[in-house]
Amino acid sequence: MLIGELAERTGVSARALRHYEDRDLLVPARDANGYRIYSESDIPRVAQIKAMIAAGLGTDTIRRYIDCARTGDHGVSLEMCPDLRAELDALAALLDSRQNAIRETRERLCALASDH
Amino acid sequence: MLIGELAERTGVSARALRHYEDRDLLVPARDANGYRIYSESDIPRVAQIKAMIAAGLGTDTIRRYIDCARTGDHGVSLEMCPDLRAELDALAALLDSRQNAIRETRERLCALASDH
DNA sequence: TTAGGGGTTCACGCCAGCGTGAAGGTCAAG
DNA sequence: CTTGACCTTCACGCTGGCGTGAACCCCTAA
Repeated sequence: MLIGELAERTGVSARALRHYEDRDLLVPARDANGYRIYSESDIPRVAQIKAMIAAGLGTDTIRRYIDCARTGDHGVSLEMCPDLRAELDALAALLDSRQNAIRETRERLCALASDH
Repeated sequence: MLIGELAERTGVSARALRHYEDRDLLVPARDANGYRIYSESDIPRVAQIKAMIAAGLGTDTIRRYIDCARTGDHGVSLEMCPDLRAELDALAALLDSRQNAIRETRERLCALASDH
């Protein structure tokens, strides 16, 4: 399928899909006229990427994840994964601390409201 | 105290402190020569701002928080606070969803590792 | 007087994930 | 042949929180 159709079926803009290609997240084949050709199996891939973007992961991290996953499919080595795992842990920890900070701020707000 | 001393004592760069002033988060008095003059009480203020920045809050939101807090001190109205509270809730919810997405990704990573 | 270590105001750079034209090729339908 | 809906490649804009000079003033000590 062409980029427009994939965009429509995934809810991700065509611009974003081209961006993913720039970042080597999803590199489609090309037709004779230069058009990008995607397959059905690219739909779940896009969903994956979309979810990871929403999770706050950078494209670079996602690309490493994809590489790791492909390597995994072929049953080869998983040597890059530990770094990745650590990165996800670090990110999760960061989100934790942010949530705590926000909670504290919110509590201070409540304190102000009930104080006087 | 001057900006350099406050920077050193708070661990926030002088550049950042000037940025806070641009954003009306912390507006110091000025000496005859134009130097910014901060007071001791600005130290905890900076700590506050620093924490809220780390929490992922935007300077605009922080400024509204500060205005609200001042208003609270003087016992006047708290009419701007509901919006703020809602904003903090929304942000916290966003962090929640991101954490879930990261957790899922991490689980998929584990699945890959144990799959084969 | 000179150096040095404060301070000041611009104003551009950076990262990230796209949005948004601009300018033009492709292709099927009327 | 023309319209119009697709597609292509630049390439600048935007948001945010600063970093990093540049060019210049202020004050003190040697």
